[in-house]
Amino acid sequence: MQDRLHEQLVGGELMAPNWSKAKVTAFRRALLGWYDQEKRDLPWRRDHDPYHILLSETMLQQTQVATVIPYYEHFLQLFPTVQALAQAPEDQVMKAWEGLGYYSRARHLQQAAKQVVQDYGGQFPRTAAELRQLSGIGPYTAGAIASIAFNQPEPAIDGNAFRVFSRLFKIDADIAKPQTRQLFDQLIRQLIDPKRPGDFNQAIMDLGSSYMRAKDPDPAHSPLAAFDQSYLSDTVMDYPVKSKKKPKKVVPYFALVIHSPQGYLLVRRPRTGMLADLWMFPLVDRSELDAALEVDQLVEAADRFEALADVHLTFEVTGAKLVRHTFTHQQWQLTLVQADSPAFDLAVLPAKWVKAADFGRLALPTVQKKLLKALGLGGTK
DNA sequence: GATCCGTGGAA
DNA sequence: TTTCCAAGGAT
Repeated sequence: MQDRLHEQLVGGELMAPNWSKAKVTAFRRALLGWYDQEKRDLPWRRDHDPYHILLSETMLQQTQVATVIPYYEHFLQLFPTVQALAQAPEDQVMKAWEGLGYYSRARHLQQAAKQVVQDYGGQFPRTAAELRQLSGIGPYTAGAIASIAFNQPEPAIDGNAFRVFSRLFKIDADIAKPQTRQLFDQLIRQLIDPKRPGDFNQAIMDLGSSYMRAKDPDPAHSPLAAFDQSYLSDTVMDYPVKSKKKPKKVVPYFALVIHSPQGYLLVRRPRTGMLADLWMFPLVDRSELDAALEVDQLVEAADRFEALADVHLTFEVTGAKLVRHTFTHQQWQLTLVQADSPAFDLAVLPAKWVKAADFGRLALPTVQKKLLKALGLGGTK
């Protein structure tokens, strides 16, 4: 069955998966009937405002619902409209995103708001193709906004949709491969309810987070149990098929804690890459340093700061504290080294002296909060 | 197409 | 402790 389905879909034929029109109708009725009774009451389901949908979908990328809810409410308090977001200071937007992770989402979101205001007069475009052109909006988010806000029959293929449909049809294609998306896209287009595409997509998400969740699913009580080929063949946990990721790399750093009468030296991270735009202690990558010489090389690394003023910094290395922080694809091992310094001019650097009491004003990544805690400088993480 | 980009919860 | 993962997108 799945082989033929795969051949049909990959071959570009748009034949329904062996289902009669009556069965497709029954499928939609079972799904939407359940959704009407059991759908989750979520803040972004109070209306169909495309700005609200964009904000929620962006925050929900790779992030759990329970984590997003308070961020969503707070963000809308600060930036109630797409115009307000477009005009907001970027630092304020980053601060509102602090702790959510994947910080480029925040920058792209504000860029999208500016595009809507400048290119579309503040009115969101209504088609998935146009939405797809906005910054930070990919195929999933475009489909979600088009279907939920504008009632367009577009699939919204997220991890839930991959999991639900791979189980329903026992699809063996590897969902980790980008190419697999088109297979699901063509399948879902045949099943999506043209009268209620937004509800259809959201119903799949609710199902994927309940009866058809990744861990400890309960397919026997799913409203789609009768349509679930993996359940009917007792192979639920074989799906979805997903290849493994490579192991994460360990990266050692020195974290330079430079204290002057004006406070601690924090630098703004580069606009791209890890923890973009956020504020941290300066880091020195020691992965390429010669272990026997690295303390001397640390001093050399500090020269970029010393060159700005007539100062010499002596770092305290013995008894240094080690802080570990794990990201999706790498682990940092941060050795805290401290130095006292006279205050010197930082105007030419994306850096500033910050007193401990003012750390809360800046957008800091979680790893920086860990460092502060290790130093006894507040923070709860 | 492969890799990069955060965080917190759960087993 | 380790691993997986949760409403992806950019490069």
